[in-house]
Amino acid sequence: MQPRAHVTLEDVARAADVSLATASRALNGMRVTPQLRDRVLAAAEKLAYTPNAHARALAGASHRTVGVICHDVTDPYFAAIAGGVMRVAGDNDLLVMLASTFRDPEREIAYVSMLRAERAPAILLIGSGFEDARWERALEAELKPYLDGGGRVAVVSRHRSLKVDSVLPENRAGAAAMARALLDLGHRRFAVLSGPRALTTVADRLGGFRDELAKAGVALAPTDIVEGPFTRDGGYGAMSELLARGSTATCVFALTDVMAIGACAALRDHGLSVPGDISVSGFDDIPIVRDLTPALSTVALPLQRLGEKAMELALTENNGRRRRLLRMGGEVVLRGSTAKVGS
Amino acid sequence: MQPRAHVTLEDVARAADVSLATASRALNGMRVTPQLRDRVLAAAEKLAYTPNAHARALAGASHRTVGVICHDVTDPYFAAIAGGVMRVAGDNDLLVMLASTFRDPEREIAYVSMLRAERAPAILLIGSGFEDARWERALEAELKPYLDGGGRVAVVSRHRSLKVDSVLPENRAGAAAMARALLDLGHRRFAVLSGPRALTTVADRLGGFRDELAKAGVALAPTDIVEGPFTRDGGYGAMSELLARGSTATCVFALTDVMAIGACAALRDHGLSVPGDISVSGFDDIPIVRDLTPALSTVALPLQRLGEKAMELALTENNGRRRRLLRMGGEVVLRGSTAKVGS
DNA sequence: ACCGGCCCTGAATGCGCTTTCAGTAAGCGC
DNA sequence: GCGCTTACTGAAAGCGCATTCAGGGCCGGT
Repeated sequence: MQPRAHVTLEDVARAADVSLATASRALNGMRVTPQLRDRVLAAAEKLAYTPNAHARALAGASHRTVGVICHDVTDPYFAAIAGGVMRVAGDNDLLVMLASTFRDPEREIAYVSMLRAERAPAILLIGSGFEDARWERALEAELKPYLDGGGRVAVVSRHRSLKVDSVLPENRAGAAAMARALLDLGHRRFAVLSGPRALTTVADRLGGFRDELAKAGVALAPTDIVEGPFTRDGGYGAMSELLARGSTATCVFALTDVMAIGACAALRDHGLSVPGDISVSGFDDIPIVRDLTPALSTVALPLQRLGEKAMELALTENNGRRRRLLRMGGEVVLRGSTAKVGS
Repeated sequence: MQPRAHVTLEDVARAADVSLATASRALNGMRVTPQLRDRVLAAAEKLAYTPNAHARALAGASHRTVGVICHDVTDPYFAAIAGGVMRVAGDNDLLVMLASTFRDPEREIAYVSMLRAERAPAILLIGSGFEDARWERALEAELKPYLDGGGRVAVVSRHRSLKVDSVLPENRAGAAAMARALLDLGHRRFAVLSGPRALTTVADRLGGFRDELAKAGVALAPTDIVEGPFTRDGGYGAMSELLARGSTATCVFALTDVMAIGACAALRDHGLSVPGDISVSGFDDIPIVRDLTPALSTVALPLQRLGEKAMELALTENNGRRRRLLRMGGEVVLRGSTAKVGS
């Protein structure tokens, strides 16, 4: 038998010798005489029928695929959060569409637009916003009509002007706590490995760290801050740059664990020991840092739970009022990569 | 102005005072008088119009979202491959839908089914198949009609009976090469940390390793093989089990780097040093293993390229003939986690 | 000035499905 | 046995868009 390009409901109905309407009802579990239902189901089975999701969505049936947009799926930070999202989605019998923007704002807008077009019931934005008015307006222009059309949106991390449900990691206070912990270890000369300034996460973490240092009378000079991409290689490069500048810091704070990992590699390659010659700490507590040698000191975020909460927010009604889940995580975890100064 | 739930093309056409057809053509860049086009574009902009992807797909326009199904996005192995897929997809102006089955065969089928329903132009299966006849039949039953309907499918890793384009990592020969390398280091007593037997990848890697050992007259007893999940904790558990059994192996081969990482952690927790007390090697060469201490010896796979190739296969015509990209990677990379025996 | 031909526009059709609406047969009370 | 309710089934409308088919300007050619 030459297979047809697409088996349609009409084919099934014809094979079962019933009407389109009956076939549809039988397949969707509505009230139909058992005998007819069996005929329809058998026909569908035999023809390997798969309903056309587009036609179905167009005809009004809501569909069950939510969209998740993150910056980079290869980054363990996002992977862990996405894992949490998927767990909850799975429990709710939802399919998850994971998109990766690779930190290209344009692409982020494009993905939102396409998810809108797909009429996804919910869109999750994982990862901080950009502090860029033009981008914010564009994103808002996409999201507004989506929300008005009944779409649900939730974000993890701070987006300045988005009036949507948010899960907010304790970036500022966490960084401040880390500053205190590091000060307590006796450090007075610090350096920071930063990510792109335009990210709200960078602003929050850097601000929290610097302000806390300032409270203790320790200044952070502009030259003590090196900016690089939020990647392992970005951390490696930033650390190398710092070394090249002849930094005298006894402790380096990387704004993410991934950067910290790169920094440790750079230090190792330069023959410096961690924490013997220099202490290193990160932020996020991605799973792998426990298995490094030395294990990385960091500010812990409950990554999986961040994702779970975001999905839950998107799944429950908010009555048009923005909800915020604050103070998620932010505990300092001191491991082997930081030591008392001079010890 | 009270926003409508959905702005449709008809709204735009009305606002621009043109026909539906003209509005459609203007939006899709077909020949339309500049003046009319501008009117349409302006109206669309003002109304924040987004075409309904379902209606568009239904009306025949092919859409540009390919599906990628992997076992676990939080696993760096899959993340790296997915990264490659996305790179090529991005170059071709395609959107990528990443799904994670969490190694649930049922869910894998469900995702394929839903991608079929979405009429995705291509489906990529990343991750080895299960050696389970029932599952294979079910998957084939989903894929066959999809392929007949013009869908494109490509897989990374071996699927016993799937007649689709494949990218095949050099699992068997790679494992054999690792066996030789380890033998060359003087090891004679081995243990293997294995994953679920039902995975073809496990069969290939385990088989390649064991056979090569056998060639050298070294036997691998059933008790030298411990099975666990393909996760960090799975590796930790398997290694602990091995230790509890009082293994005398001088070298442990984990079937994946992720398991090897867990194994190293277990060893560390038991006060054993790597490679001093015992050598450890993995498989995959995921990016992080370079940054471990000691760096992990492993069999390198060009993960990103695996993904790129799979996407390329799915994007190019195969004239109905199955193509296979063989011998991808498989180079042994000896780093610090393996040492000469007795040294 | 007239006609053929070209290009652009608009009306209409259909993609595959869900759902309303009307219709028919069966079941019940009287 | 007749009329009415109940329970399914089938015909048909329409979801939003791309596209075909005709029709109507406008051009150049003669």
